[in-house]
Amino acid sequence: MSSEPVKRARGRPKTFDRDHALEVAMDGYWREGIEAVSVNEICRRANISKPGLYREFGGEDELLDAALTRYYETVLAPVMATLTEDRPFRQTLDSMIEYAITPASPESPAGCMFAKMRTARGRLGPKTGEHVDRLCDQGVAVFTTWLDKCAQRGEISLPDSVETTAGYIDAQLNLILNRIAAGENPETVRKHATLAFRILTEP
Amino acid sequence: MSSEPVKRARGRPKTFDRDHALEVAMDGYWREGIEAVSVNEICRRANISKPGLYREFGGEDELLDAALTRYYETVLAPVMATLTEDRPFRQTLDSMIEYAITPASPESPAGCMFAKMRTARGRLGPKTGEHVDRLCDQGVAVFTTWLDKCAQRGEISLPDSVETTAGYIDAQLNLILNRIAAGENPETVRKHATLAFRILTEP
DNA sequence: ACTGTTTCGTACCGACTGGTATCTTTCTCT
DNA sequence: AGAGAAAGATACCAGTCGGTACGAAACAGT
Repeated sequence: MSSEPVKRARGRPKTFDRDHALEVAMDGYWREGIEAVSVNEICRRANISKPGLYREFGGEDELLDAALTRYYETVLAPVMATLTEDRPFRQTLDSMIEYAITPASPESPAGCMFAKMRTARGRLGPKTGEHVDRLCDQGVAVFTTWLDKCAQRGEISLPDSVETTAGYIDAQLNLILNRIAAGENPETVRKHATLAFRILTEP
Repeated sequence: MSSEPVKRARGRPKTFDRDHALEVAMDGYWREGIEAVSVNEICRRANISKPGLYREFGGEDELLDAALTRYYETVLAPVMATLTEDRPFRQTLDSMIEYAITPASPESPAGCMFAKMRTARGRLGPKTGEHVDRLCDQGVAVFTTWLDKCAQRGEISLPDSVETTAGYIDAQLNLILNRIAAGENPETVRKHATLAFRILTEP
């Protein structure tokens, strides 16, 4: 498709590593929480000048927005995709709980950056805030179709309307993620999760 | 007991209204969240000089601690006391949910200041932090004896150990309070609460 | 070599934070 | 009246925040 336009741009070549900056920002927000990491701190950690970061992203709101986009692509989307794989309900649910409680890899932060953004919703900028809202709606929608399918296959008997049940699952998963992020005992959280989801697996 | 020692203190008479300051602080923390209200802002709202506040409380940590003490005495303790009244389980549970979802009075803030302190636990000072921990333990203990009694009367069949179930109730109530504080639809939250507590009321 | 273009980063901005030094005011006791 | 004690509040501290003005630097085209 492209004729390899190696033609360099006009001015001084860009050295700003957008991906690295985003990586550092996402890691900070994820690990320590949105409000606990400042723009200054991200610049320090990424060894980046502040005007450089502002030139690239525009402001804190846009940086958060970009970090959320990245988080969605690398973490959220793959997990949500497992809900469309038509595996048995229990199996899917159990693996979701397992995934929420156990960090994907030892060095990856506990909890979920998106969940932290939801709890900090009120203090986010307009762009990030609306982005979070959209992802929330999307999440519930995915849960809804998942439940619908499982109910049609007779694997579960919904304790309430599909929408309400989907919202319930969403809220409970969020709770789990935030408790894990807060450093609570994973086994305790798992027990409570089992109790919360029992209404789905026992008629 | 006292011989009415009207004897005034040595220096300039104190005009600092501790109760008013605490009232303003508690209202701010409750309504807007702990991290969203600064010491400066409290001084502004209460029409108080900053050194005055620092002379009275010592620092932000101690102010939060005092606000929590006040919140416990005026809000938390009365609610917890209803758990020792030996009313039917369902009745007690329903009134707790109702109380969590509906503000006590129209002008009182939504949600629960204590719940907000729990979610902000990591960013609290040492005194307030440990105070929160103590109240958490105490809360679970109260839930435990409450469940024990109800189980002995045969009103409920515990879905797990008393401790786990008490912890579960604690976590779910906290979730409800934080969702209400976040401005979520009360009816949605109520439906989800009903689902979460169904395992307690249906065998 | 020069011009125009783009990115670079230092060094700053005003606002705010939690906290205090300091001087004044108002009292009691001698 | 004077001394000592306690509380009053202004005006400040260093540090951080999100954000930017601006000159130096590094390139392409001429």
